Amino acid sequence: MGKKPYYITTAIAYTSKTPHIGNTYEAVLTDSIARFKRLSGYDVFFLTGTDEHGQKIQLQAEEEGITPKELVDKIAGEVRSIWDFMNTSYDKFIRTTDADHEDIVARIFKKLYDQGDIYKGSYEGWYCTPCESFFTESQVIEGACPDCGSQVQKASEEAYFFKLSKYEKRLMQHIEDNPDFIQPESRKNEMVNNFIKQGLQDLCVSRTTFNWGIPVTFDNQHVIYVWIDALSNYITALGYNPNGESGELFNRYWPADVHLIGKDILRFHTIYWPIMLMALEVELPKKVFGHPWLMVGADKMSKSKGNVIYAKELVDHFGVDAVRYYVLHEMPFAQDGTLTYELIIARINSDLANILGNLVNRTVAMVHKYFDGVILAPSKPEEIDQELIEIALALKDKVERKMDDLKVADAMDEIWHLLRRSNKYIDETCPWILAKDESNKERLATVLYNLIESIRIASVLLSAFMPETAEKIQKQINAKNLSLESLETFNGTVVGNKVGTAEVLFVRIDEKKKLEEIFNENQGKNPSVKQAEETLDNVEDTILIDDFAKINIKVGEIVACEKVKGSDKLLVSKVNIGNETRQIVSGIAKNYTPDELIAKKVLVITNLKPVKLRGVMSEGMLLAAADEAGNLKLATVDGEISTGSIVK
RNA sequence: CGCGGGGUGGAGCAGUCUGGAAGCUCGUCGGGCUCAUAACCCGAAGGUCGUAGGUUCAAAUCCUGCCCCCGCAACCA
Repeated sequence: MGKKPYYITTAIAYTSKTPHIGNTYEAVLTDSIARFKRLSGYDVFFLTGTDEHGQKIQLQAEEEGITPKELVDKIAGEVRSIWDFMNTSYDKFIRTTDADHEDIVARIFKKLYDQGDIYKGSYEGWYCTPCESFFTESQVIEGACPDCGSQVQKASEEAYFFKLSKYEKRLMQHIEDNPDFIQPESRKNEMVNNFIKQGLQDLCVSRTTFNWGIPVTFDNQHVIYVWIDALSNYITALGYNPNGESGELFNRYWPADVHLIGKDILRFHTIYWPIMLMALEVELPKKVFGHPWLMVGADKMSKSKGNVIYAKELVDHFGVDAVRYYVLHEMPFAQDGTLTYELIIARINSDLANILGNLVNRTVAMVHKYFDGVILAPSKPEEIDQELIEIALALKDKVERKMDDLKVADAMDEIWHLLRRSNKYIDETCPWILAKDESNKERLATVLYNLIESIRIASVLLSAFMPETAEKIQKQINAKNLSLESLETFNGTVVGNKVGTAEVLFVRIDEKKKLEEIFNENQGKNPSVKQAEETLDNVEDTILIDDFAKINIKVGEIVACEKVKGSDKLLVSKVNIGNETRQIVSGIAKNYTPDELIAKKVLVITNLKPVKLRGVMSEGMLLAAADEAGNLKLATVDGEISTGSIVK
């Protein structure tokens, strides 16, 4: 029981859609740290899981005609299977629909209520009776509902609130006293300046507008809103008990060493969560790290951009460890990383196939060729060996230091530094020349021993990042000593052992061929996943005339137009379409000024479901052509025709 | 004047806090070698460190103005 505990968590994934590679990155990153800490002798507990409540899920389930539970079971299963094939070594996978989690959260809520940190208040706003919705001061347009235009009244709805303000000073103090609490540091400043210093408003922690959530035990109109539910997972997973003795796991592992989360939810983890814990009189986590995002090209991954990449696709093409390598190594510490197929192929070819794979391959091949696969003692050292040995022996400390700072990519660079040096060592010592002269046999054996030993050292450290590859390497060089301590001396390779067969670890990829293959695959992809998003985008898909007939297009005349307040892209126009005048919002402010639009004849889709954009109602859509550079030109008619004419 | 991040050789990044000869990986070009996956090793070219000022003996680094990109927020019907 001498092992030091180490508790690390990911954020729990929201079960409204399948996680993409960006979300998966978080699990892999956390996994590499967890594995490394285990290697370093810590007693690690690695928690991950899914966040499964909320209105969004309830609505989505309704749309799909299934129960929320069915939806959530399906997606949670997918999340788990992705985490599994990515080889993440989590110790527990928590779901916020787990009975014990729900029970503890309900009791946490009750406790906070009983002690006065949660109080019943009311949500004040402007209420529109026909729309049955609330609006904030800024949404309301001149006392009228932004949706339907009718008068709104000041009204309130009851809700429970959590007294954040009460703990504001204590939180500030904690952040000041623990400079490492929020990582990276730039984010810390953001949190402090943006939110805490502005003064914290009490947080609304219950909802009455939906019921897919954990009920408030003493007020069944309400369900507990996401914060208390989701954040608590970090302690409910360990068997925290708000009303008495907590479980053994909690006593052993809490407080968490690191919460690894996306930078977007840093606020919840560095403000709401610590305050919740203070209110519960539970210790705070030691560190919260908001990792950057993985971008596709220059863009954020999003369904509407159609650029979502899933871990599964990448793994099918490149293999698990190549994908793990890429996301772990190509991610800067505090800046968003980039993923493109070109880049991943480039990294695989140079770093994995050339430098790592080829090094192992040529070394093992030489042991076979010159010594029938037997590793002989390094009986004839020379001065030239020293540099290699020094780098190999320094590696463990270097990697450990980088990992302590969570600089995973830098840690991997250190390993590659040794691999590169090993390749160079082969050129320096020219084993093939030594092999020509029987009298150099001992020297040749020494060179090969040094190489095998360097590879062994690299492989042990590599196991945190690329577990399968590390294992393959260790099999090929027949490594027996795999502990971190065995990296402190340069003699962990067992003399007299036979190496395994030389197998190619990473096949070089023909970039052009692979890109074509991927392109073709994406063309033929079953559109079911994207279908909802891409109805209008995909002009190339043929449709029947009936489909076209569903769209009503009329000639309209813009009679008035102005900018939408607070938006730089939107214009709101009044458009006469013959028998009526419609209000239409369009994202064309970058290309047209309101003045030049007046009296313009335009084409209007008239039967589009109305929506509000930036709080302004839009009852149709102006047709416009857009080029790739983002230039827009409105579609119009060729010559005079009366307003309201039907386009067909 | 909503908040934040960024602009460093063709690409991706480090260096900026704690000023002191511009660094890493990839790519390109030239050479070497043949154990190995056309790989590996060596060498070279290539940068006014976004821009204009300021502080300093000295600025990628500190200060000020400006330009551009991205994210958050909002949102492209």
